[in-house]
Amino acid sequence: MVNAGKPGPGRTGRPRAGEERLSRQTILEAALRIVDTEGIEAMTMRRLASTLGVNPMSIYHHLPNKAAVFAGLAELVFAELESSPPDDSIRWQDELKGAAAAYRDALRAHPNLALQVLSDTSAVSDVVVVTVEPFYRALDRAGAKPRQIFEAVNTIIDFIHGFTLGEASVRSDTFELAPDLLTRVATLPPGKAPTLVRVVSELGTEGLAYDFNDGFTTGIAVLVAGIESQLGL
Amino acid sequence: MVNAGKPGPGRTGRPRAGEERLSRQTILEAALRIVDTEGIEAMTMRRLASTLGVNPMSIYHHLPNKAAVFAGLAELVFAELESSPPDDSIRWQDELKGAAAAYRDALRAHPNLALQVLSDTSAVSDVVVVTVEPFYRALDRAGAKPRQIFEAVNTIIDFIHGFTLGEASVRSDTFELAPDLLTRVATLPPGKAPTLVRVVSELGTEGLAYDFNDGFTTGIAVLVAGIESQLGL
DNA sequence: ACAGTAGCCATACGCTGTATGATTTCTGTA
DNA sequence: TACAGAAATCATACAGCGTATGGCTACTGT
Repeated sequence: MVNAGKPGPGRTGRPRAGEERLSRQTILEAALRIVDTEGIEAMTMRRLASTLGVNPMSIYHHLPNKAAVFAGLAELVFAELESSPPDDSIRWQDELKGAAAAYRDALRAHPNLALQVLSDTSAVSDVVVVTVEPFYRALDRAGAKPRQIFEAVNTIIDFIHGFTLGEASVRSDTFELAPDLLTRVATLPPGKAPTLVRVVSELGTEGLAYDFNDGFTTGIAVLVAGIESQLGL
Repeated sequence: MVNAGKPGPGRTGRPRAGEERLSRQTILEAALRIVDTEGIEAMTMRRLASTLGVNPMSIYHHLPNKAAVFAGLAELVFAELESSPPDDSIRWQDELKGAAAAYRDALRAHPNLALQVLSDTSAVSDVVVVTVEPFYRALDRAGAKPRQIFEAVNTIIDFIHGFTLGEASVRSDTFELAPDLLTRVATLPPGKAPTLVRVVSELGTEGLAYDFNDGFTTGIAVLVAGIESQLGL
């Protein structure tokens, strides 16, 4: 933060040698903080400049436009993904599950940014490539053929993206689906969705809270089981 | 379209009895056409009003704000989803695959809207509930328990959402991943992702184009196989 | 007949991203 | 050491955005 929150006019011209200067890095860090604490719609160029204590137009010397700022943030998110080192002592199934959990955690660390990250392919493409290595490693170890690996990884990644999307648009880790889902299902046009109505009502008699962590684990387990079965193991 | 494209000032006051009037429906239809043909960022309130030949503020008499317009569009998308009637003569696995294909098709029909639909939970929640009935029916027929059905459907839906997200941010049905992916993988920091590099290079020697339809079918097949295996069938 | 309201339009406000250009200082070459 | 050019900042300005406010007219119910 160079001169944060300052309202008055600043000196014009290039800053002197020793003086603190703007940089792509500090800009992106400030932007990430805004997104994390105030939400994505609060991240305007003027707001960003103001927290940096800088004129809005100064940012454009380091990043070409607002889209580039978000693209940079998407990079940051994936750069934070810590891939565990190869470990042949565990089952490939568990290596796969671990990679999935790590990938999800990276996306989940900045929920306000999730939607932006998931939809900005231009930014993701360059960095995301490396992040799939653990998935490839595990499936290669499982003896899958290149095409099988490719398709399986795509499927897992797509599931994680969809799951994260749902998770990011709610709030907490667990939320009560009982009143919400039950009443909504109850007020459905009578004959519209009989199976749904019956199954949900039976669900209501047992546990009723939905836990995202459980949901994720279960989903990945289904995928791994499916891959296993298709590999004929 | 009441008075499309008209630039000059319009008569003030309430329209006479027989006269064509604005309605929520016609507004949403016009909005959908704009989104489909010019992209989501072209859908501004002023642009929408202009194609309706109407003052921007007139729209607010039928919809409270722009978010409500998009929510209405999300509704439209799901309303177009045509669920096939119950058919016990086919395997439940195939019923599941058919439901997945139909759900995907509904999202895919308006690619420019996909991201909006997927992220707008407030709009989706009411209408999406009914759309999962076919999934519930198939899994119920398979003999799954309520909790299993619930989790399995969530997993499938999440996959479809993630897949659609990826599909919507590209363009055509198939795109050449060969030059793109290969060169990007080739220019990776040497030791960074050895498995990925090797597997992709082996992939390059056989087929190189990625087909979204194949990718979807494969992904759903993996999921169904996983569900099957977890049900112990 | 008349009150109330539904449905339209005009104007205006504060906000956005960013194009243009001035100003100052650093950097590389002579 | 002198100086040209580039680098990094700021000031101003513009077109476009969503929408709050309020005025006008014609319908509707009593």
